[in-house]
Amino acid sequence: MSKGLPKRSEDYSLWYNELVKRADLAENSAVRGCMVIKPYGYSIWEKMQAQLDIMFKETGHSNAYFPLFIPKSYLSKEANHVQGFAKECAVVTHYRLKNAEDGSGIIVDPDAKLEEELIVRPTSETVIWSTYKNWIQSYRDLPLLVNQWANVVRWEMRTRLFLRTSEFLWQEGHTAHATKTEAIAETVQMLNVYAQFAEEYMAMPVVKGVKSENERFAGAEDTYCIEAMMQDGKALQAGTSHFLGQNFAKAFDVKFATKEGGLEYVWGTSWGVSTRLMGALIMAHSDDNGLVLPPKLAPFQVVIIPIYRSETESENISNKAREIILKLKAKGISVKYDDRDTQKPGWKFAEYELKGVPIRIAMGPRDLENNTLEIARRDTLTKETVNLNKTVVEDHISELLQSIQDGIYQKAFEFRKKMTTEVDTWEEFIDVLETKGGFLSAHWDGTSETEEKIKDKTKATIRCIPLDQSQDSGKCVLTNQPSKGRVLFAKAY
RNA sequence: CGGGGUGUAGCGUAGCCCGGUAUCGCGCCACAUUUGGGAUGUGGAGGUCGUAGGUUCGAAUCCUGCCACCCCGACCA
Repeated sequence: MSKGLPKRSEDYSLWYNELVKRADLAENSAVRGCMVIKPYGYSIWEKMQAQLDIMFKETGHSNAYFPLFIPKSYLSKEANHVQGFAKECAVVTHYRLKNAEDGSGIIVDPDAKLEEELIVRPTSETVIWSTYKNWIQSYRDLPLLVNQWANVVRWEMRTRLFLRTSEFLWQEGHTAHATKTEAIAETVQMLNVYAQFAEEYMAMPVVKGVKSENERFAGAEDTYCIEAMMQDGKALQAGTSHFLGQNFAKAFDVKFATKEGGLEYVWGTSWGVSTRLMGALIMAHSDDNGLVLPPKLAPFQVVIIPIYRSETESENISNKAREIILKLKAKGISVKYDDRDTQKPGWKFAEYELKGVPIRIAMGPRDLENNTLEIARRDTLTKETVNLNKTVVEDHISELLQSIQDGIYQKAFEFRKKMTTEVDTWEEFIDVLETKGGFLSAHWDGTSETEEKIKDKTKATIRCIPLDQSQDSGKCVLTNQPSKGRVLFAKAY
């Protein structure tokens, strides 16, 4: 087995899968379609969670927790909703096992059949709205702004680490409002929170937009989304925010007494991001040497690797390293000091590159002698020797981290720009899609039929109608019918 | 669920056509020399050959059933 990673340009899928495994992020579980998130990968997810949670609280939301199981009758109350999820539900039908009479092992006890089956939640709108019915009576109870961190199950046919697994971790916000305007404002606000998180923390540029009817969430009036561009030219839906209208309020009979003494259905939203963001993070920045993490989400931002021959040398370097670690920590920089003598320096260099640690500091006898450090940055793979007599190390590292955060965003931004093409004819559409990929900005006549035809012919779908869509009129790229503006097409994950 | 493929050590594999108790690499363990970009040498441990049955003196190899996984479709955050 070769030590290097497969080349990204040769086999993108293989590269991705190997990277996820080798960087200790996750692996396929023996359980069908499910994923084991390993400690290092999970610590990145925890960083994401922590930051998102702060942003949710800042926008007035509180966390709560609702049941894993949904009675079948709940799920079927909103017609579109059940239709959208029916084909991918795990269902609990029994509540007991017993020993087989022929001694062949444990079997499901046929006498323990549930009267009403329970669905393992594919999303929680239905359980939550059935609860909201009891929580909301008056306009004084509104708005209700709740988020839940949970796992959900969608029985997908084909799975892919982080991007599509049968079970995944996510957060789902579910809010209820007195007016349509307020609910739409909430939907847009949370879309902006997601976009800000993606760009500022994940260093991943996203397009904010609205889904076409075909791609809309089952049960929503409107689905807003953020779409990101991966390094193979495919699009990834990174987060969604839904304006639910009064659909769930009507399905679950959630009404409130207005100030004026009337009785009205409440307006709802729901919004979510999942461990899929991990996949996005990996695919947005990584290279042939492994993961590249934005400093703001790296489990540790700096790793220090001592290089020594003797015990004495090791001690001297450790002493010096401790000073530097204290200085860095005082600046709020997270550091790992790896003085394991079970692995050699070269091995560690490669290992931390694979794991995407933004900055590596090497300290050896030579550095001790000259009062220097070797500092390597992961994103550019460049090394420099800094003299501690001339440089304030904590300031330097701090600036470097910011520069890495900005640098990888900029790189991803340039890439997306390069991979976004305006096309005006069907020939161009096909050609660009086949040879280049990426986002195709094209006119569309606004009908589901046309979108469906394009999907059948090319596998490309409308990723979104950008919020900043220019209102220039034109002709649909397929049908030549009039169009109100360009939308983004792409092949998607 | 349709079409194709694969199951051999922790991982990746050779052997199968043509039957004789399993090959190589990585990893693991021990010792020595090494340590500024995934060290080298020597020795060592590790196997119900997916599973059940059949053919045979003898099966990883031939035959049959079953199971699992992967790839391509349909489905999808």
